[in-house]
Amino acid sequence: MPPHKPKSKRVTLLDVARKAGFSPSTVSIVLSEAPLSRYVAAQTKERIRKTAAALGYRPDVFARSLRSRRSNTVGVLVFDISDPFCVFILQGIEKTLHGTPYLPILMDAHNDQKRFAGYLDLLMERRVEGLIVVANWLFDEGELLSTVKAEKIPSVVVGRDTSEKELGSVIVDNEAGGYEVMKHLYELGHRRIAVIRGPDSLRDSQRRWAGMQRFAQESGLELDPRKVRTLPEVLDPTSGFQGGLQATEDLLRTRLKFTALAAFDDLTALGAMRALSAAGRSVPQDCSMVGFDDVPMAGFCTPGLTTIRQPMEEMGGTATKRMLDALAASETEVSPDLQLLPPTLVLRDSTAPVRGKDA
Amino acid sequence: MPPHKPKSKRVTLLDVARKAGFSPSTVSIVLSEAPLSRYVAAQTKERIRKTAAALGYRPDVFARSLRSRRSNTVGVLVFDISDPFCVFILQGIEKTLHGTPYLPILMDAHNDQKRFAGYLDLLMERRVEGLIVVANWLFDEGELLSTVKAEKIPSVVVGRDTSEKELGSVIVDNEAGGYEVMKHLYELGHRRIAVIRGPDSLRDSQRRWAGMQRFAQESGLELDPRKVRTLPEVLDPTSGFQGGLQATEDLLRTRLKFTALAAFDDLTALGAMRALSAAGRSVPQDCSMVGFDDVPMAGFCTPGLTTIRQPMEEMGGTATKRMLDALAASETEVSPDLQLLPPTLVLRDSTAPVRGKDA
DNA sequence: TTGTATGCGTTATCAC
DNA sequence: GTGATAACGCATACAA
Repeated sequence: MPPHKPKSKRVTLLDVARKAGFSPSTVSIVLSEAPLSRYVAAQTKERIRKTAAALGYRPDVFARSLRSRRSNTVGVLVFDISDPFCVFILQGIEKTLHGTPYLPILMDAHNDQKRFAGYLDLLMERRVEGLIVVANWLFDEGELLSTVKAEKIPSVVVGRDTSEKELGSVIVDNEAGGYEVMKHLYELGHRRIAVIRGPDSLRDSQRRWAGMQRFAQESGLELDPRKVRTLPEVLDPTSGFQGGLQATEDLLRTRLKFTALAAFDDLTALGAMRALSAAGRSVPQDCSMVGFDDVPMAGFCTPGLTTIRQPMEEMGGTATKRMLDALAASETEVSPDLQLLPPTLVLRDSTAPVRGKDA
Repeated sequence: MPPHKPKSKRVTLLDVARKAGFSPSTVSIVLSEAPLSRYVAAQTKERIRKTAAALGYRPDVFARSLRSRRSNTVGVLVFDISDPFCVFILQGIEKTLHGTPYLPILMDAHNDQKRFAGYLDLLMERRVEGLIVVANWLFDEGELLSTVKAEKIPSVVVGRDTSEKELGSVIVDNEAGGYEVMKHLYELGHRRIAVIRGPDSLRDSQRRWAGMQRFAQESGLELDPRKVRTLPEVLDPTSGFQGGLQATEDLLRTRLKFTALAAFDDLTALGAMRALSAAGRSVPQDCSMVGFDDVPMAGFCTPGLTTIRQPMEEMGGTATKRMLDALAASETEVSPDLQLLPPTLVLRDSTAPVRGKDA
């Protein structure tokens, strides 16, 4: 009969030490693989590890954190987890963190400033060692990110250009994406192209538009200002769809001819497609459509939406790596650079060569 | 000039005690609102709270947890966060937990059993006091949920019927949903209805089908077995779409006539719509379509998808409440009942009355 | 290369 | 009503 195991009492370092016949410190050094463990005899290590395993020893994270002053956690603060855009970023973060000693603590601000501030506070209380903020375009961050900066831990923002706030950030190269949109439509023969821009205040929106204009200039394409619409400033998560729908209805009412439509993002494009459909215009036969983001929906609607893909998982991973690097170097912050990742054109069925009579 | 604040040193309970002129115990009792605080003079409380605030005291969660043996956290283990179905469940959980002393620790298993097991372990190591598992239909849980049960903490599963494993669970009433689907189509005049069932092994699939059959029996509707397809058993997250697409192509090849199609879920319906579109059949004019779940995509595709809504946020909230109740009662587990929440029919544009000649 | 002693900040058990 | 004191489990400086 095996030695009677004390009923449900936790196995501590001391138990292991006694059983293995070494002192608690040696056991601690070995099991936590501290630098000093380099000097411990291989036999000793072996023995300690064996008995620890045999006893089913599990270190107490709280005692460990209390003593070592390290939480082994990082905060992940997302503006709105229901934004499909965020999910892959989160996966990139998770995958990059997996295998490191850091556990992500994820909080969802639900597009609410107060909640964001509250959770940031909570994360600091939990002593996270680093912070990743996952932004989306609807969220009016106000001064919140300054608060983030004020906390003296390595922080990085993904999904929004925060270089002006002296915070490191990782985003897609919106300018290049805008350029690609126009290039693609141009190469399909489109010359009368309508555009639905994002809200004016949005950096992303400005950059994408800049890219479109750059291509237009380089190629001699003319973008008729009367065929350019701008989404209103809003905070409602589904506003992109509604905005795209209304902007397109508006465009249709002008009776100006356009054979293609470049939407601010995928949701806007889906709204636009709804409006076109209601007007009896089919995509891509009567009008080609290009989105931006490549959210899952883009692949599942019919016709499949041609779009500019943001490398979301990679963005999450890159941001995480930057934070981990800062952590490894014991720095107090991530370098406040803006990092641009290249977008990719994803071809689906919503774009087609312009038809003969319009060419 | 205010007293010099010791450079960046943490304010501890002791500091507050000294400053306020009371003992650490009293301060602790007051600030953590322990039962004993009932007996502390109101004045004393006031004074202690004031000085704590003035000093900017924040309790050390690790010391607190170490001593009190409580982590104030609950684990949330999700099979696959990229499943749009999960997100609202998570929001329900988050909202219900907000305001309680419990912090959710969210882990995403990425549809991977090993990762699930690893994260479960990790959560236990972090001493979560309760556990919420968010399941989805693709995940082959194997014996994992038995492992969950083995941990002696209140656990509840949302999104999968686990009553047979003696684990509490919360799901939608699939049978009622299936019934509603058929009822809706029947009331629109449809009599030739094709069905794409979910994978056979899936409980959800069986229940939805049972509901459909019940309505058929009650109403005298005949469901032609030749127009019933079953999705293959798969683990790929996008398989629903592909499955729906192929099943529909298959149905079309038979040349059997159907004026409506009931899909296993929304993604299946979207795949089916793609296939119908490719065959030149339009929805809902040539064929009505009903999905199941009401994921965001259902509202954004064109035509908008009529579907059965799972009250996902409520499911998450209900599961959380059950866990909190068990926690409050210091129970070691959630009652192993299956709880069914009612689905709702959401009318959009993918269903229409059957056309004259088919009526 | 290993052991000893101490304290991290808090709460619980008493005693007053 | 309030205070003294002893843990909680671990990691580290220092001694050996």
